[in-house]
Amino acid sequence: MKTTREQLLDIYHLLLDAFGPQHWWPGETPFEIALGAILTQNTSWSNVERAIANLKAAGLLDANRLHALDMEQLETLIRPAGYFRVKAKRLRNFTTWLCDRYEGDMQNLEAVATNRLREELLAISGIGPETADSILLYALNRPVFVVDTYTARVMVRHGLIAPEELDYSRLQDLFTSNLEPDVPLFNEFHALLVRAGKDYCKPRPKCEACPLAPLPHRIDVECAD
DNA sequence: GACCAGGCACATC
DNA sequence: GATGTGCATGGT
Repeated sequence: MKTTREQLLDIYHLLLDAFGPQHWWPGETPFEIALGAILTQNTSWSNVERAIANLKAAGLLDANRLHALDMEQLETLIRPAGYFRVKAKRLRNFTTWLCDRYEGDMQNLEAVATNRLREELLAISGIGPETADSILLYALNRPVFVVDTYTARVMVRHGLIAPEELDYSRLQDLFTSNLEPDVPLFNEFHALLVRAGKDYCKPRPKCEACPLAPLPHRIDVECAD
């Protein structure tokens, strides 16, 4: 019987061999990555790209400038990303925090300890655990494992966690307690799980061609969130 | 036309 | 504490 760590590493290597490096996060600056993390909530990345392109074309990939924009214009620019009224507020909440406490400069976050930063992010309305952890890992290079619905589906299907045990922190703990805190590993692993989820582990999965098909695999388990 | 997408806050019981 | 619902665009 393999250990949990060995099972996780099997999954990681099968996905990496099949898909190759995913080069996450798409985004050029920490601030752009943070905006993307909020905009992609329950939304496909292709829609988020349009919204970010609009912000970029308007020269607004800067916290202080974005913070000064009026809400109606912000809503219009991010409209393609969906939930545009909610997300405009969430972006505003984020820039308020960043501008008021850190002069609108993501570099000023480097001096803050990861746990403290996570708590501050979670205190912002509209930033939940996945968004906070995405910002920590992908924008700020902190060794925090990001989990999402795809991660949940893959882990349930391969029996690493029971469906009734599913909650964010337990799922996250499955990775962090079995793997060394390694930013490049956490980055690639999460991106690969999303890729596998997009291609194969959907609500109605297509498991036959999935790179993980050779592993112990429970087709009878509901591929739930 | 139905389903799905890299969540989260809030209401209600 | 658990469960249900609103939020919205765009691709398949």
